[in-house]
Amino acid sequence: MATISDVAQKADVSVATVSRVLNGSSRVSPETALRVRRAIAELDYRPNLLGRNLRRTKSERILVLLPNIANPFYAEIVKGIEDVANRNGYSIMLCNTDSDPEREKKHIRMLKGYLADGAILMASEMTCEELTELSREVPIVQCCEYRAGLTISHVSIDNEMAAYQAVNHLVGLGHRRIAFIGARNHFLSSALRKDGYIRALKEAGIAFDPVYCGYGDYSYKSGFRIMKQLLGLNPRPTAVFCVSDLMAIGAIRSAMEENLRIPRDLAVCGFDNIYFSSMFKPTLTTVSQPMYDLGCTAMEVLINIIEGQTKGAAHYFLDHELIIRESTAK
Amino acid sequence: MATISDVAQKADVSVATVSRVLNGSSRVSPETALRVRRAIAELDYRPNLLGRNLRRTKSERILVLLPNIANPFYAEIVKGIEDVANRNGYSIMLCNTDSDPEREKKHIRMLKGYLADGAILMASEMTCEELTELSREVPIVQCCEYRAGLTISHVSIDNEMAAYQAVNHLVGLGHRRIAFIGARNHFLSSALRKDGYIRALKEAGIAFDPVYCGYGDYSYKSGFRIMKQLLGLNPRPTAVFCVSDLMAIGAIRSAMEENLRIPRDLAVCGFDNIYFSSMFKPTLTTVSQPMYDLGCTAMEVLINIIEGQTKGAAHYFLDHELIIRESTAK
DNA sequence: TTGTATGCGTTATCAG
DNA sequence: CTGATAACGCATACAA
Repeated sequence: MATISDVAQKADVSVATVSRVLNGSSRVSPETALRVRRAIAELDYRPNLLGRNLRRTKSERILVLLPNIANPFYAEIVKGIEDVANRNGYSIMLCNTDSDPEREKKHIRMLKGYLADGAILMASEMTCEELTELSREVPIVQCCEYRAGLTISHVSIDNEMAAYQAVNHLVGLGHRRIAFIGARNHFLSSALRKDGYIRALKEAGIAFDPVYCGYGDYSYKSGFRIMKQLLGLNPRPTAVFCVSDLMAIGAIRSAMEENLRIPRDLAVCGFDNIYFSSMFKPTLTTVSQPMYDLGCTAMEVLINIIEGQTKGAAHYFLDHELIIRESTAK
Repeated sequence: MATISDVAQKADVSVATVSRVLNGSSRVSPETALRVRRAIAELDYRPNLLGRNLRRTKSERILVLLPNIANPFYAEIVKGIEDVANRNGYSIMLCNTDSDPEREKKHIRMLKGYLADGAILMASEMTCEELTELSREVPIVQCCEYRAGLTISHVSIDNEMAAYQAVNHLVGLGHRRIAFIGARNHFLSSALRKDGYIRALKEAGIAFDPVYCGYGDYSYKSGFRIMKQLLGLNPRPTAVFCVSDLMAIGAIRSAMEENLRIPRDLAVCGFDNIYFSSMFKPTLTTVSQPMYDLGCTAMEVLINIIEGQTKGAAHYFLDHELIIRESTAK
């Protein structure tokens, strides 16, 4: 492939001049510029980004790490990230970790290897120490999922409050035996959502009963399986709050298989408001996360860090909204 | 950040020696190797990939271009690509084009700029000329969607046959007024699936009627909207074949809104077999694409091209399967 | 086994 | 306005 010196030779100028017309860094006479441009076109020359980035120590690329590309929740966030990135001259590289620490490390190596100027982490498997260390080497922002107490910027909703409101809604419908399907992981959001669940129960004078709690992995299957177990209890719950829409949909299908009617026999509330949740029948009551805005904000924060506007960590909490649909209708 | 010469200095060796222990390219005495490794650890040195890749003219990275990260169909393919890539020492960078030619071009620039060794294209917006030219500069493979007649390798199912079988299944259930919801785009698969639809009708002695055909963009919304129109026809269709599961689900919801029962009043068949199609009620009859295998095969083919095993284009057709579920039950 | 020196393709500094 | 040249960080051919 053609290099900058091929172009220089063909246009009968120095490589410096070619570089100048390429980057518009300083004035070049119109005639030489034209000659250079013509040579570029003829040779179909494209600058080698490895050379350029090496020299500039800047890639104008952002790494976005997400745990599961199959979860539509992340897709919407990514759109926000991309839009802001593109507006600011950055490209984004999506990397799927599959929640596998090894895969994540491999991608982090790209980041440390200067292939990207910074990263947005959706749900990292790294330890707090690893995260802290990484943040000292390279700009990072946590999006949605985050560790508390770290000096690393993050963007999320108020998970405790969101869960509290969702469960409160169920309480308001008259439910007393409200089950909880959470997530078996180390993420803060999981703990916070459970906290919100417990607080709503407590305020309503309902005793928290761990028997009514199950823990999955956000997937449809886990929601299905856990609901089956919860429905085996006596007395069985009359409502369930799930920390993901996919688990909520699994719970609904599980209950349907037992010939329960939704919401009459079981009220179901999800979390996220993925677009499937309004396609599904019955449509799903859920906590809507502002996914697109979460992505936009995370990217804006990251750009500020990269471009040195920000020092120290900033924490952003965006507004959520409880969307009431058929699965908890009166 | 520490560079290779920092390490060399600290370990009291030359950069060449550091490079050697890094890459195991030739023998280094155990004692010096130890010293070097210790220095690397102490400095937390990570090789700069820009420098390395520039020197090696090899990135061990693959670009994967997909039109829409929100479509779960692609998620499964990506998993196949990733698994094979990882097994062979490659990382993958996912880039979302949003079916926007400009965004796609931007990502292609990374490819041409030596940031990746090759690419898998899921549904490119490039012209045949652009594709052909690109394929001369850099290894690429088309996955699922492809252009015919190009000397560019591709992996897909037999779309015409798959559609034929799906429509044949509807014919076998006694349907005569079978609608078609296709895609309004320039993709070959769209044309082929329509061809299969027409062939099945023809063999059954049913006249093809363009009035029974609508064209969307694979999305739930477009399926919903088009089905509404088709149901306004008199006589209305008794079955519909959709070229994506999301459109099929949209069609079902549309019919439900008109108080039609599925499959009694309207039989619905989708395409792809995304995991959501079995969660939805009624469960969806659909053409299952071997998504994971499509991804694996595409990546294997690409590696062969990159590593020079293959010359010329190869075309792979993987097996599909018609999955019969509730939406077309007797 | 190890070190020296060169070049990968680019940008930026400094002269002219 | 333009050119020569020194880096950027690394890997490798060649010497020692």
